[in-house]
Amino acid sequence: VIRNARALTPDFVPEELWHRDGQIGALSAALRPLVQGSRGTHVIITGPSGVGKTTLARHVVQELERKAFDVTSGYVNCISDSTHSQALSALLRDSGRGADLRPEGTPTSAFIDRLRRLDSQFVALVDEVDILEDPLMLSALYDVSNVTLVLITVNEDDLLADLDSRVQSRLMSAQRIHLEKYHHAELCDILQARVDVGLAPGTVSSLVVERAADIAAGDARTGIVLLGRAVQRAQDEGRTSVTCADVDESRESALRAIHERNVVTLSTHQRVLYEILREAGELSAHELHERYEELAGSPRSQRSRRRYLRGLERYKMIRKLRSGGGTRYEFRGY
DNA sequence: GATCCACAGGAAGGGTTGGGGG
DNA sequence: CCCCCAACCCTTCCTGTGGATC
Repeated sequence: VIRNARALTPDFVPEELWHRDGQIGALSAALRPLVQGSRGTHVIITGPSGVGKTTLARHVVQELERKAFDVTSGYVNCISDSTHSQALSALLRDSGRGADLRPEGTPTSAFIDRLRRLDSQFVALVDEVDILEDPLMLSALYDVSNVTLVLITVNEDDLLADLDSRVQSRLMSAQRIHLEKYHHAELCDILQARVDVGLAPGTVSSLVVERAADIAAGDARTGIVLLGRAVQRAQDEGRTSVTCADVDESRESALRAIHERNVVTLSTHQRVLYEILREAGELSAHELHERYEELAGSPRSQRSRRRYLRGLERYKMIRKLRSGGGTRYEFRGY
């Protein structure tokens, strides 16, 4: 039944991107100078989740590396590598140029030096860039003359908010590429393409694809995960074709998996706070702290908890409400 | 309006970790 | 082998804010 399981995962970068011709063109144009060995135009890619921001960036950069000799690229997702040095280290590691530098303890200047000494142009793909704890990293990368930045974020305002004014003003000249949610028919094309690559013919009918697209509502990641789960379900029950019921039944677990895909990166205490809020939905700061103290073995100080909560907020897992009547924390549902 | 309270978040400092140099 | 360094984590201390109360 399954020919290429990767095709039904959100990380898969397909050979061909559907319905993003304009954006592919815009990004390619911004990076075109790299072919001639000069720096490209910095780019900020925005759009809601599941519209293919990361896939677009990786796809275009892969094509570019195929065409040009002296282009290296690195990818980092700031959700898993959110500090200055973690992110730089991850970028270099991904590009294959930094395996010998460990992420902790190495001065950030060493990573930057390494980039500066590259004898090629470097494309830095920085995903979920608004999560970055220290926007100094962007300043540092800016100052390296052979680095072209491709920043990916849901909302440009979140990104610009806590950047220092110098970087902010430089980002003003960056090229903006915005991706909208897919229309139903577009999403069907995308899901169908994944199915064609990933599964044996006849496993998934077009009706099933449409059902998944319906539920996903313009979000390709949801659609892909949903189909993946539905296939799994059918397979577990010994069937070789997937039904609409499989899709419907997989809905909850798929949505939850997507919402919680970042939970593994949480520290123990952060997870305690996260779980408390997931159970309760919404709590006042006082109640939250009280429950935390009951539940946590060797509870951390209030100051540390606030830091954890700030992290959860950045991950968009919770929301903090400060309108009158004290602070309340709210779980961001799915 | 003064004061109190709860809470946010910045700054400073100590402890830990792990590689590199003397 | 020991010490230093850099990042990181946690704590303490502190200032600021906004609502509640007198």
